[in-house]
Amino acid sequence: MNIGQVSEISGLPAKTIRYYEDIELVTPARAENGYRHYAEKDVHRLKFLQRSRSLGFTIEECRLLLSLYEDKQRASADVKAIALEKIKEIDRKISELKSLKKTLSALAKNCHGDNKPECPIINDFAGRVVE
Amino acid sequence: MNIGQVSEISGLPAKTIRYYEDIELVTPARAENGYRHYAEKDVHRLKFLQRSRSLGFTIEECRLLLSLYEDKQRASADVKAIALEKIKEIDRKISELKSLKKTLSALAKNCHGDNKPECPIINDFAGRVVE
DNA sequence: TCTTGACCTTCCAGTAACAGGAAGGCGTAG
DNA sequence: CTACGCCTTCCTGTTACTGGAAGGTCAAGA
Repeated sequence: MNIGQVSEISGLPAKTIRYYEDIELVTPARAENGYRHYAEKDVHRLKFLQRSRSLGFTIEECRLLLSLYEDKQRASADVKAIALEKIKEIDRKISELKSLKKTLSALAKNCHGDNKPECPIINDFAGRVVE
Repeated sequence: MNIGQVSEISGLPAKTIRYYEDIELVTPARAENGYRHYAEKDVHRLKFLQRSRSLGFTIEECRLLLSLYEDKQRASADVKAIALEKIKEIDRKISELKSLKKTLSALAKNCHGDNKPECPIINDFAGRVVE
C-alpha cells in the first residue's frame, strides 16, 4: 500500500506518517520507484499509534507501548502501570485547569463588563490589591 | 535595576525576560556598559506578564492585555470578553481531559495487571474488539 | 595590583509533534 | 502528449521558552 491509502486507513495525515518514519517508529519498505510500501504490520503499528496518541500518550510513551504491543511475553501489569500513570497526569492537568478557571471566573464575575475603564481583572494582573 | 533584581521581583527567569525583550514585549534601556536597565514601568509590565501568563493566557493574548492595561480609556467589557473566552477554552480542555480519563480508566479497570500477557489496553490500542 | 566570583552580554541549539509549501519525479487516462 | 493526482525530499515555522558556550564587567579581598 502507498502512503495515501495508509493515511486513509489509519486516520493519520501522510505528513505525520512520514514524520513517524523519520523518528523511526514505522519504517516501511520502498518500491522501485522510491514510493513507500506499507505491509500489514506497518499499518497495524500506525493504527496503534493513532489510537494511543489520541489517548494522550506522548511519542516516547507510544514507542514503549509499541514495544510492549509486539512483545508477546509482556506482563499486562507493565501496560497497566503506564496507563495509571497517564491517568494521574491527566488528573493533575484537570486540577490545574480547574484552579485557573476558578481564579478567572472570580475575576470575571467582579468585572462589570461595561464601557468604563475600571476593571478588576486588569487590576489583578497589575498586582493592585482589590479594595 | 539590572535583570537579576527584576527577575527576583517579577518571579520570571532572566532568560524569559530577555526573551520578552526579543519579542518586543518589554524593552528596557541600556546602561553604558551594555547592561539592561529596567525602569519601574518595565517592572510593572513584567509582573503583569507573569500574572497573566500564569493564568493561562498566551503571549499574544498577553500582548493584547498589556495594551488594554496601558490604555486608560479601555472598556472593561473588552477585558472581560477575553477572560470569558479563555474560561471557555479552559472548559473545552477540561472536557477533553475528562473524556480521555474516562476511556483510559475503563481500559485500566478491565486489565488484570498481572504477569500474564493478555491485556485489554493493548488490545484496544491494536483495534481488537473486546469479546 | 591581581584574582576570584557573581553578574552580565550575545549567539546557537534544542524542545514536541507535527504542518505548510516549494520543487520536482511517477503513473495513468484521455 | 498532456493533464492531473500522487509521490518524493528538503526547508521553514510553530510555542514559549531553556541550556550552554564564550566572553565582558564589577566589586571585594589578598
